[in-house]
Amino acid sequence: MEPVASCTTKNKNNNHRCAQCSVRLIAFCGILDDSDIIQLEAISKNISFPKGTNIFFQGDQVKTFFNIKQGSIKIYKLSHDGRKQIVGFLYPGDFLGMSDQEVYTYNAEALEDTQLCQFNKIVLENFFLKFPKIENKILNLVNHELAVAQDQIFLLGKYSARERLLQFFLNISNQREKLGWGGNPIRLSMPRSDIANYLGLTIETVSRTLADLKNEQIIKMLGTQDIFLNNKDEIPQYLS
Amino acid sequence: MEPVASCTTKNKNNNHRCAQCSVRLIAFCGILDDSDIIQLEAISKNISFPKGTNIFFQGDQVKTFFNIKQGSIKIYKLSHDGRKQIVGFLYPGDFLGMSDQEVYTYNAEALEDTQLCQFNKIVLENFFLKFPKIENKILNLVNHELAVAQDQIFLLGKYSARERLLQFFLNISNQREKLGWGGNPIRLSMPRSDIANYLGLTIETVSRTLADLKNEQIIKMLGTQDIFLNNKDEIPQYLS
DNA sequence: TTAAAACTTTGATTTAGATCAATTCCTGCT
DNA sequence: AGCAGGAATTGATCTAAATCAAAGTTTTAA
Repeated sequence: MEPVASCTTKNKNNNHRCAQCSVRLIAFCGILDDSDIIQLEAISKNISFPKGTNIFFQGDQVKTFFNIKQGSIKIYKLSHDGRKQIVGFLYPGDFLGMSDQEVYTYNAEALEDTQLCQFNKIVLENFFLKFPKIENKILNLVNHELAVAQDQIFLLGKYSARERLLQFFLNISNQREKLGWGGNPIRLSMPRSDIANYLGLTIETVSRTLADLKNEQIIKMLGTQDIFLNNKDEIPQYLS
Repeated sequence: MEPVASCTTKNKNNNHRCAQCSVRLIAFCGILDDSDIIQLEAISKNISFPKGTNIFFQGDQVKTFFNIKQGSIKIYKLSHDGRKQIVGFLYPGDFLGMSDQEVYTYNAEALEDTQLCQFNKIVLENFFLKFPKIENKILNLVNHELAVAQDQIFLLGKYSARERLLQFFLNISNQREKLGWGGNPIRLSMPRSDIANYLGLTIETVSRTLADLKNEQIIKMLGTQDIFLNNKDEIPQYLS
């Protein structure tokens, strides 16, 4: 197993950063106690991606895994003829970069200035042998991603435009609560075009449906990015 | 960890059945060598489900995991108002029953008479501690399921009815080849209503689109269940 | 500060696939 | 063999969302 120098570099300005990390409770590293996490820190590295930059591309060799510390990311697939489909949005605490192949099966791009914790694939896989709990925790996370993807299949197969948007808002709200942030209002960190693409709709339909939801007092918009759910508890009824 | 008697029962009529099992090469158990697989055999049990029977329900406590040995299964979710969405079809070698929660997040039903290999959840999880390679192999399988789900999201978000059907046929063909069976013709083990539901279409659209594909000589139908892909290599072009 | 570019909204029209409605075709069963 | 009853096909019509089109609005950067 070849060591990869750049990825075993410790960030000298932030000793014990893992112990105090804001996403530790929800990310895979949360399974390690304070004494063990120092060893994980030694094989991890901080890295930033400005808004709009690509973290990796579909087809690239998988050499690195990431934990999201701050910001948000879209992952999307391209077909041969250039059609694009966003298959997920990822948030702090999410694990990024695993694949069932030797190459990444989707593109990853920062939606806002984003901070990641980076691991060399081989080094982290060797670490699994020492701390099998980590691999088990990652299996949990991947099972969760699969459940989220299956929910999205339901949404695309059976929900109307209005239901898709409301479900999307609930998902973001719940995601925020999981991170210990307020679940209302929510901030849309992606443009309308990404929302439309993710939900299998067009920009125009998203815009019109938002206008309807505003008229019916189901949501309030604060600018174009922030949405207040007027009665979050009643939204599941609209999803019937 | 409570032992569950029924699931530690060895099938007396089939000693060394694991060593000779037809799906061993692709299922998670394939990671074990002949001497170790005997131990897995000791905690596994054969079980059959006739066509149309439920293997488990959404919301049931997860007590059992399964390997599919023979047959095929549909997994589907129900919304509160009774809408149904098939989120996947599973085939021999697939691992069934893992969840990110304490309960199953979908229903599983046999599409034809189906043979499964059953494991008690707790017993198998303890087995992981002894053979961490198994957990790693299952992580691979779950990552593959996730990749398949993301492909389905692309299909539902971007493909036309015709493209959905052609992609579906290619998927079945490739699945069959993976099992060492012929990739052409293929057999549709599910009714039109399940195909339509899975692809986010109606029965009528599936039927009409099949008629078009027949007229254009892209496929030939042998009865209602068997389909010959006239030129499998050229089908990816229709997916553009 | 202003102009350009990018993003968002709103309106008019079109359309792929859904829905409604008959047949027709299997397949198992007596 | 005949005959139910589900499964599949085919036809007519409708509709939710797409597409085409034109303003507004916000952001960026000079």
